[in-house]
Amino acid sequence: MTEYDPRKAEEKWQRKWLEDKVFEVRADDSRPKYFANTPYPYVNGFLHLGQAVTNLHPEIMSRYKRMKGFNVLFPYAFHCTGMPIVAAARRIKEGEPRQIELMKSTGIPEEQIPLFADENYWVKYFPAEARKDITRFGLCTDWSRTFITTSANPHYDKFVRWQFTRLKELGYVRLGEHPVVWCPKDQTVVGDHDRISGEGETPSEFTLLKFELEGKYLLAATLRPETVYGQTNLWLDPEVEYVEADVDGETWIINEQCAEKLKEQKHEVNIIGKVKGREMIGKSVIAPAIHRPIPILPTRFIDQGKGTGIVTSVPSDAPDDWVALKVLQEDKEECKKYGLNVEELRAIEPIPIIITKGWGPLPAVEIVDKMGIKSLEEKEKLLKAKEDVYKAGFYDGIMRENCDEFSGMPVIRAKDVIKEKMIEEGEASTLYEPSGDVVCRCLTPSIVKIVSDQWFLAYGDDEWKSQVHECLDDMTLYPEISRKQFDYVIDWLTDWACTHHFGLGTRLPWDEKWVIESLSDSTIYMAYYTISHVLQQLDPEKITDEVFDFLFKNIGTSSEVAAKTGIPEDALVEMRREFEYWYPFDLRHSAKDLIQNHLTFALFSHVAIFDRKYWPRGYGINGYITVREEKMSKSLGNVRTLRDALNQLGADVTRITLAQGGEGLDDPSFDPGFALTIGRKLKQWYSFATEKHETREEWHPIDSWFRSVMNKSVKETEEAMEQMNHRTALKICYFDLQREWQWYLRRTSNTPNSKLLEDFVKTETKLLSPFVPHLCEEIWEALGKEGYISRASYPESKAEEIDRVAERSEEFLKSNLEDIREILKVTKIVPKKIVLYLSPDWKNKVYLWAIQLAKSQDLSMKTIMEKASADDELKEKTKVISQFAGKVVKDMQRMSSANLEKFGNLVDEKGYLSESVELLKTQFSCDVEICDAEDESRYDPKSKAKFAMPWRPAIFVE
RNA sequence: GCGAGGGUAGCCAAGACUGGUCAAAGGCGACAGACUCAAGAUCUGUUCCAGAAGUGGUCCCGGGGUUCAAAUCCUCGCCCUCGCACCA
Repeated sequence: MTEYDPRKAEEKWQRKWLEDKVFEVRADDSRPKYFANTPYPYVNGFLHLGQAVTNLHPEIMSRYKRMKGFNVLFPYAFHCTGMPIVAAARRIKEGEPRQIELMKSTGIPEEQIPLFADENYWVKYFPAEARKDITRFGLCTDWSRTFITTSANPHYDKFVRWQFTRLKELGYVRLGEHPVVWCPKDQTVVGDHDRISGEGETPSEFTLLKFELEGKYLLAATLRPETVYGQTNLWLDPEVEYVEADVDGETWIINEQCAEKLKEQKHEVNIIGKVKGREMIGKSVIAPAIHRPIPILPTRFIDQGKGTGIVTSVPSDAPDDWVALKVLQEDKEECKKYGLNVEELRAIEPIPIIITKGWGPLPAVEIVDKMGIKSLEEKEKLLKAKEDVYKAGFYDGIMRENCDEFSGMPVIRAKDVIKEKMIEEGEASTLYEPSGDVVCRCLTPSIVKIVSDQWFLAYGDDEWKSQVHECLDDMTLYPEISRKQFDYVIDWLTDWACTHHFGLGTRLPWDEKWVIESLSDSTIYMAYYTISHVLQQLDPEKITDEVFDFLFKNIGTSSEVAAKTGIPEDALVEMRREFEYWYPFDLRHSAKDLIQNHLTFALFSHVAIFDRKYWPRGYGINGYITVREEKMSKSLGNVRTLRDALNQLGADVTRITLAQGGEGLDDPSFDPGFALTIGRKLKQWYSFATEKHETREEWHPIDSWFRSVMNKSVKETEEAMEQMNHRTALKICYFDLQREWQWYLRRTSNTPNSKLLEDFVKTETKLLSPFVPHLCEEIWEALGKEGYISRASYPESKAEEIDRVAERSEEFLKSNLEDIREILKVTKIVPKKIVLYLSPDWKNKVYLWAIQLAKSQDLSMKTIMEKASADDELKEKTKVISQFAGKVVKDMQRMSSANLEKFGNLVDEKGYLSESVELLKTQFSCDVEICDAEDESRYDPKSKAKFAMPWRPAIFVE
């Protein structure tokens, strides 16, 4: 017996596939094509299991389709565009310990780490490493078409430039304004990867309220403009020196930081003076919207880093304001210090403005009481209180009768309308702040800048959207259930900022100071795969827009373009042929996080640039991988690389473990325990498939049964494969079919029919080969088969070999076994003798009548007894018949039509059981007798025989 | 809050669209038996409760409903996951 060595076999077949160019494919009009692909990975590290599982599904599909006779293209490339690599390289250069530690932990030798200070090194290193891993994973990749992105690949660079030029001509690339998180010191955008803290924070919009004071305005920032109707006072920090600034022609009083921010947000700002907070305490200002005078009161709890340093006070709905007010009202000394009139101050009461289900008129007062908050020092409690009140008020609240024309309006709507109105009337403005504190790598707190010459892809364009919907409507989605999500995203998308100042990538053709952003340069590159093997060999200088116009839009002729560009005409013809043959792609498969950006962006670009016949045909989606029930993520520190898995388990085991981890949108789980078991089972399959077995030539009824089961299995596997339900497919073609085979072996006393054995080994190996191709190639070779199993034809289910009678008969036998076992278990009898009494003919007759009647919905005691008394043979026994019929009628009434069909076809119970009596004897190690229930000579000491009925012989055990 | 997907036995997970052989597939784990000097592997069986006869009881997040019949359909509620973007 030869032991299967996965390591050796996997290397061997990967080498042979490469040498024989098994997966290197070219256009071939004599064969139907299938083009599958998967988003190229971003190469700032080694591939992890999440990417592996995402790549594996289209890989399995590709192998399956190849066996179904398709010419299959499954290419692979690498994404280098964007900021993370640049940022990481910079960190290495600066010797940042965290980054260096990260590199070490992924397995980069320490002495090599300095090389990564150069961003170009990443772009060389990781694609090469990823390619090794992908090859070792056994993917059927056509490497002749691989490439990297960015200007480091001048050919691809030309392609992206063409794409953007065309999009701009179509009017889909537009100039606009856009708020970004910005470092005032570095004067740059602060991307997530450039932050010390504040990852994920984005610009959010505050309303700036104007409070008039002697012809000048004090400005207060708020996120809840709708609460202006509840304003009772204004808060100032007496110790802070505010500035007077000329802003767009008005005089504003704000803090200095705010003045700086406003300068970046399209305001004309000139500081003209300073004013101490203390000087303004006690004065009255006219509040916006309500146009009432309210007093300026002191507090020390204003975060000067946010907003203007001045805060409006709404004690009814803002817990902070209520607590601050209460504290001040009770602090006589503080009042004295600022010369405040205590009586007037104490007269200030919160004003109810929002009606919220489940809350009283003053939610802030209510929650502060409930939580027992006494001071502004209790920051955590206040935060929670604020959150609760805000959530309830914002989503469920309705504006009270004292809110002008907004009375009765839901808060969720009123917020925007009130804001708009105040801005319109010159009572308010806007200010952007990061949604949370963001600190740039240079340690400067970030602000928000409004960039005004930002380029956008106009994904908000309604006409464009409707075309994308049309495209989606014609696509196949795996699983179909993801369609709603796509439709939602298409509608929800707005214009996308598609250029950046920094990062790797392609420069915007008409404005070279911009680099095309990384999600925007990767929307139609699947078309690039069709031509890259030829294009990448050309002189990039010669690749002009006309070339792509010709290849993808069929503009001009090959000779014209050749003459104009100096590119050999046959290369152009070849590329055009490849594109026409392969495009559109049939399947693009990705994890679900790309639904709301990349996958949908790709649809937009396709409908804009390509003719309808080249629009995408199919998308596949999978969930996020979990390892031991934990979501795999950097923050959990449980990221497993593909390389580790391959080293530990080998390719086939990694593949099958991932494939059976889950399907559809569910998060697949990587189960190391399963990996261990399946590894042994696969070796066993190799041994079984390649060893000699004792067989026989003659054909037995049980052979028909297994052949039938196998055919059904092939059919069902195929159905699951077509739906990309790989887990289901594996269950059917491997776990279930193997179990059936075990049963078959028992039924044949380990002597299978030789032809059937051969057929089973061949079929099972083929069915498994998309999942574990190396093992299957090795078996294929050991069996002496020609060529590669990767190119062999998929098994076909033969309708004429499906034998329902054989299957029903075997089921009948199995149910007898189960019944006997059950009896033995309950009675704890160790059997010496088992007797099976078969249903008499008259019961069969009545049973079948009942089924007929049930099918025609006409079954009742009455109808069935009428039939019995009309029957010559049965009319004598109406008494026993009525007893039996009572039970039958009850059973049948709750039978599904499928079961009526199934049980309506009786099998030859006696014949089948008699043939199988040896099995029963060995199974229970005792004597087994089969007789007719009404045979006079039967052995029936406990009078069990009378319980016999069709499908359920009576059983006696002693 | 909005959008999407979910909640099934010790765990993972089918079933739900199309109600009925559904006490509910399969995998993992656990237990028992066979094989073995032994362990492992493998094979066989058991794995909601009760049971000396193939049965009965309870059951699919919780409440209510429709139906001869509900894990499945309707309704109300609770809970979980993901997304809500300017970027990989």
